[in-house]
Amino acid sequence: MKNGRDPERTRARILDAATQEFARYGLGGARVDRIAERAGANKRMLYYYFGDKDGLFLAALEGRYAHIRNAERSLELEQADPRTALRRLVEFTWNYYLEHPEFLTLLNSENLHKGRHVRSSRRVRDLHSPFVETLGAVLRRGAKAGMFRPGIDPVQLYISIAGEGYFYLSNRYTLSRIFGRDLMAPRALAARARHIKQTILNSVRRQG
Amino acid sequence: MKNGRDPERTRARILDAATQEFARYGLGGARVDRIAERAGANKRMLYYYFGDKDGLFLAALEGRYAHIRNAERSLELEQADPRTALRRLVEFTWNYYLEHPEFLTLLNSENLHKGRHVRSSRRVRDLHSPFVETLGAVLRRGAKAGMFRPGIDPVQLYISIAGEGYFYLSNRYTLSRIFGRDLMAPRALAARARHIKQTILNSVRRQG
Amino acid sequence: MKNGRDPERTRARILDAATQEFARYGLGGARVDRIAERAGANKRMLYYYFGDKDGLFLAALEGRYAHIRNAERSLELEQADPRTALRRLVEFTWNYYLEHPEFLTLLNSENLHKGRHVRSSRRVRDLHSPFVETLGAVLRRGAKAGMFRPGIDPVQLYISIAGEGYFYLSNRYTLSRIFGRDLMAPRALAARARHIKQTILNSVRRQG
Amino acid sequence: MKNGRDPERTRARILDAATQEFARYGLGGARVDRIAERAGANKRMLYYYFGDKDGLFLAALEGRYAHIRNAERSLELEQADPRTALRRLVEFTWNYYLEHPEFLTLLNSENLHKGRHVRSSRRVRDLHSPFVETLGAVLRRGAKAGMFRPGIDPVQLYISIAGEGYFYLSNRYTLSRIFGRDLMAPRALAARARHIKQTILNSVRRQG
DNA sequence: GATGAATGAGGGTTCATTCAT
DNA sequence: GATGAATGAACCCTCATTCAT
Repeated sequence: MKNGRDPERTRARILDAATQEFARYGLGGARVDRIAERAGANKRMLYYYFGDKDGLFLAALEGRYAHIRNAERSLELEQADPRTALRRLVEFTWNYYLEHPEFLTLLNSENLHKGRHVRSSRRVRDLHSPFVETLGAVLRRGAKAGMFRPGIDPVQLYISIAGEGYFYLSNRYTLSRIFGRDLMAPRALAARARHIKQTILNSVRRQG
Repeated sequence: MKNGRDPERTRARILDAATQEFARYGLGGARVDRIAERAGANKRMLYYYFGDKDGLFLAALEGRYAHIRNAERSLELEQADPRTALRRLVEFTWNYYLEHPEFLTLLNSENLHKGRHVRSSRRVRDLHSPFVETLGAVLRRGAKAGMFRPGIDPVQLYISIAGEGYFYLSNRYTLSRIFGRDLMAPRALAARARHIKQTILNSVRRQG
Repeated sequence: MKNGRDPERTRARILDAATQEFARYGLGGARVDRIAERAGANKRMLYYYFGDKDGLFLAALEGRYAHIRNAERSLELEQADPRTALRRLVEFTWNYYLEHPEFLTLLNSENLHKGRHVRSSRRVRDLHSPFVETLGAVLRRGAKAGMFRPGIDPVQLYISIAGEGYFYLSNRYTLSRIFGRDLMAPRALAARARHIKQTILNSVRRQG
Repeated sequence: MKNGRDPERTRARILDAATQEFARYGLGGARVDRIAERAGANKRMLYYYFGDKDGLFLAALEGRYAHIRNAERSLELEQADPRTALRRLVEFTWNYYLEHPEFLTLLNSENLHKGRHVRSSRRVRDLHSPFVETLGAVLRRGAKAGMFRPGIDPVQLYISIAGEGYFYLSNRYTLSRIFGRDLMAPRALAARARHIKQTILNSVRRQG
């Protein structure tokens, strides 16, 4: 009994293989043949399930978005003390990027293509509004408690939290080269984590 | 008399066209034919001057690195008051990324390819050591004057300065979509500039 | 219904076309487009079945080796009287080269490339050991019967049998020119056949 | 003072480089750029002196023909005892091919192209008629002296002398592979030389 | 006699996709 | 649901040759 005859799993295997391939080579550099081979599926099946290469890319992207947002939900930021909640989010974001580098390259690819896949995806948009809500609530609670400056825009803050880690990790090859350091050495990674936490927490603090 | 017989300009036209093409489509998506056409040169000339597509890509990358580092030098950070110097660098970096989006996509491409072009380029490395030196000197002066925390790593700080703008601009398509805002609206851009300046200057301040 | 849907025949048509093309123009001069066209196949199919141009060349070469060795087997040298067996082999070899000039140019090409395709082909090697065995047995039988000199090396002898015809036919254009004779005229061919037979049979004879 | 300004030497360097290149890669595989580079000459000069690639190939071929025929003349076959003369020619031919493998590949290339360069070369033809004359005279003297069979065709004999060595050396790569022996080992070469001498001398002997 | 720059046609190969079964 | 065979456009690159100086 070969691979066939379990549609759900076939679809999943294809999607996994595609995610890896797109992450590694980008949308343009990804090869449909390699995806099919890695998935142990017939090439025709990619088209059967996902329409075409772009459809497959969008599915991979949606999958990864869903995954990170889902993981974020389990942080339970709503219940925690605002400062703790924020620190937890910062740590989570850094660790997630570190452990899921494929997410970064997927996003880079999508932006190289001016977001043309994500543009028409309702699923992607729907995934995010609750998240902004949650972070906004944390900031309001913190402000009310006198810990945080009032009026902080959750979107600006989130882009900082993400950007501080994203740029470091996504551009690690060029940065390691131009600064003559191995940015992926364990010690360097720990230093970056500390630096980010400090920077972010400092930035929301009430001014002295 | 067609285009020919001015090697310097032919080379430059090709390099310009290549930079645009690589910036727009990435290394894999760039088309050698399009570059030649846009440069008004014979396709063969690309190979004559740059060896192959990768050689051309590296040349484009080196060109853009040289350009930004050169512009940075004209900031004359050495002379200025530390706080002013830092603010100037933050503003410059943001504005440079904003006005030269091709630099961002070029770097993304290079990192997608694990930095394999930059790795063997002495030119790229040599361009950067003086810059780190300069920023380090600013930080030391600021610390001595009691304005900045002592012991700040110039590399960590620079990655933050860059990352805060880079991520916002490089990922503007996906971020605009997931947050349901046009991140490129003038007002949004101005807000981001303010946010970055505040975050960075806050992060170096002596603790109150 | 076009050509498709008979993989065996498609493959065979490509191999035939390739053999002709390689024979006529050599490995370097052969054109993949022409092969595809002559085979009535899509160019992509050459790569589907044979990997690349070199793979196709090796397949053509192996095919021709198999063909001649196969034809040789039907001479049934084992049963015949040694002198008859040898004469039969000499005649066969000459006639085969005459009727299959593509075999000669194929071999020349392979040797121009220092045997790099054949080197890694088990199939080619396996085809030949039985043949040397057979010829060796004929020589031993002839020696025992007092017809042939003892101790003749079958490899040396075979290279002579082949070389006497090969050089004449393979170099017929230059030889015709420098000797001012049409070496392919029927009378000339017959004379060469006689000459070779005499030379070879003489060379194995017991010394008087 | 670069290479220039000595037309004779420039021409000679180009011709040498071309001979090596054609010998190594064949006519089709030879690269005009490589020839120019190896000759330390500007590419344009090849065209200035030899017209085009084919003209250069013909010049190389003529050069090698002149070389071997010239060397042959120094054997002074006319004066020697017929048997000695023949043995000397056989040895010379084998050694020449062994020491000048480029001659073999040049001839193979020309024959792959159906002798189209040599066809229109008077020089090539003129070089050879004296040689056939000389060999014919040796055979007549030998026949008159009762050593050789009468009526031997000098062209047939010469093709045998050449072919016995040519095939062995020109096809050494394929033959080594199919017979599982290194045909270029010193011992193997010596054995072949003996075998050829014996075969040829036997073939002209008066029948016992 | 000599040079570096330029040309256009075509080289082998690979691509995403679809057909027939 | 699944398969191997087939397609045509286009990919990067290289060729022998010629132009302007």
